[in-house]
Amino acid sequence: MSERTHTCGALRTTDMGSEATLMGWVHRVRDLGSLIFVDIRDRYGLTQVVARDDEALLAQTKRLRPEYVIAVSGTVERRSDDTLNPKIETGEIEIAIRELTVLSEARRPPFQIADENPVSEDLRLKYRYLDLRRDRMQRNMQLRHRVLMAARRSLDEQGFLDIETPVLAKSTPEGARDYLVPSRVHPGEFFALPQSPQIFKQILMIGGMDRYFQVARCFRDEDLRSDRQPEFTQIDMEMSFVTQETVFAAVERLMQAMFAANDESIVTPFPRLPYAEAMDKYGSDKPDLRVEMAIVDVSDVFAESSFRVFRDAIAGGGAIRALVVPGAGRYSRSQVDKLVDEAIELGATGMVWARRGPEGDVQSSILKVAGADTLGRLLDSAEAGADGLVLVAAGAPHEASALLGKMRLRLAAREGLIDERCRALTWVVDFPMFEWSETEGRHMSMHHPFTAPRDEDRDRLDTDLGSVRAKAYDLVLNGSEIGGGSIRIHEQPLQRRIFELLGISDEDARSRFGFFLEALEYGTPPHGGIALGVDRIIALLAGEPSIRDVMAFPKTAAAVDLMTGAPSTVDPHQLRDLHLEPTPER
RNA sequence: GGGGUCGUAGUUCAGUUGGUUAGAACGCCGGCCUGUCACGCCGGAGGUCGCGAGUUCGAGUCUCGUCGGCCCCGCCA
Repeated sequence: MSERTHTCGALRTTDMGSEATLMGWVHRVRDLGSLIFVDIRDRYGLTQVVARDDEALLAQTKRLRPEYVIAVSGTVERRSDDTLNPKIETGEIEIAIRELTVLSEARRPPFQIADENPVSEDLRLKYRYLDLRRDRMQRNMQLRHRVLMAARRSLDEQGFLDIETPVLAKSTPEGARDYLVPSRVHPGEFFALPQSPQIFKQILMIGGMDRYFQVARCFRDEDLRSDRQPEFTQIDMEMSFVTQETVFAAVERLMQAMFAANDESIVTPFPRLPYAEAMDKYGSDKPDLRVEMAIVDVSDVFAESSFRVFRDAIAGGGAIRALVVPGAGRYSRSQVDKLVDEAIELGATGMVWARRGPEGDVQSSILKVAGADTLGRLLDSAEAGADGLVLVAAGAPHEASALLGKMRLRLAAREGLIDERCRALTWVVDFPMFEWSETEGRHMSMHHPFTAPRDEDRDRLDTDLGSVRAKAYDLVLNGSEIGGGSIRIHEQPLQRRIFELLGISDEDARSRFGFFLEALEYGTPPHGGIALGVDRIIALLAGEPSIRDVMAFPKTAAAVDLMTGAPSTVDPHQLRDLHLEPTPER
């Protein structure tokens, strides 16, 4: 067998007259009797080859079926002007086959490769090797490669060292459920697959590596979503002797490089939005800022109003918040009522609306009880305009905003206010250090327990935990959290104090990460970093709704690999080696 | 753990108030065709209606259970 001379996307008119050998998959056969066209496909493209004039060759070509792997040799010919195909890169040439070899036959595929029609996802996953041949996955895998290579180049240029950390690791404190790996050598003991290389990267800073990155696989044994898989990839970074601003600058430069790999340019620096403001104005810590539609506080309007429900809510420490939906002022009464139903489905006890009618008159679900004056002031204060619908929610400030935040996302999409090409990148900063956990009955770290508090909030660690802000930040793209990080604690006493506040006992802390506390005592540089969700970023760049479509071998929502059948039962001998016993079937 | 939704030919789907032989398109197989490129034309094969019970004279259709895909809530520092 002769060597491949070109890929299926390579030949041009400049190759005219030369001999070429292509290898690839039979994409499509067009059999015209004594003239047969075959499209041969590989990762690089599609080339039309043609069999004619030779009875034996025609007979052989007739036997080709979709997805056979073939080698064809022949002369590159320029197509006549009336048979050019502008739809493919190689459309000005074709190969007149002299020799055809079937390298491998193929069973009839369970779905058509040469077809962009949708195929159910379970079939795609079971036959992933066939799905990967299709244009969509070819494009996505190539995009993923380009983006990751650009990221590695950018980080290398910025002085980061690519360092690998263990996959067989120690269970991290708090956080998600771990995937555990039993130790054969140490009966009853387990490794944990890392949820992130958090402690290792901080120890690399203590180890003087100054700037570290890793394209790291992370594992979390939690339920899946379209943007969550049990194993996923992060660009994990850590930097020494830096402030938050230095981390931001490095990440912004990195993000620019990654977007450039998809021929997109983005503006830096990214805007910064304090957490509290995000929660108030957008009802979310990951606001989609492709559309403004900010939620406003209108408590003032109702503080003295005749509408008791709102007056009481304010008196009880709550707030009245309003969202203007541009264009929704022309909704029919029943459409507006449906919005109220939607709000109730989202868990609201109710939702009030108001707008101006065609004559400038005030219309509202509470017109009679609140009065036209108050509602007129509401419409002015919220800047509803002529065709804006104002939705109003009452309750605890964050809850009122959270409800309107959900309505904001739905209605912005429904009203076509979101530009799909827009890339809204934002830093959300000043996260709270702690949040109260009802289930645990104690404060938990909002980010993780190694996060440093803001200097000016530090003295409130003793008095008012809930108000302490952290040097923690998230990176948000189009309403999706694509990264999160913080400046870490580099002083051992403070770290010890934080564990104490989190209700982690000295003994507990020592046994779980005493090694880390000890490391902090040997000269720790101030440091901080971030982890970026590679799968999510690439899915957004590719315009894919699920990260599964930018991963070669993802798992289903039930955390199963449909192709390999993992997870599966194992041989009893393996269990015995690992000192495990099967539990009785339930 | 909870909720929603889908499961019919190889694939994507349609299938009316429960009623005779379950359809379409694409694909597949065969035939014809020397300029196609989603080739065209003619013909053909192909179904455990996810699985199991139940209701009924009769179930793709209704009920219950179960399995699987997807989406969401909880969960995910």
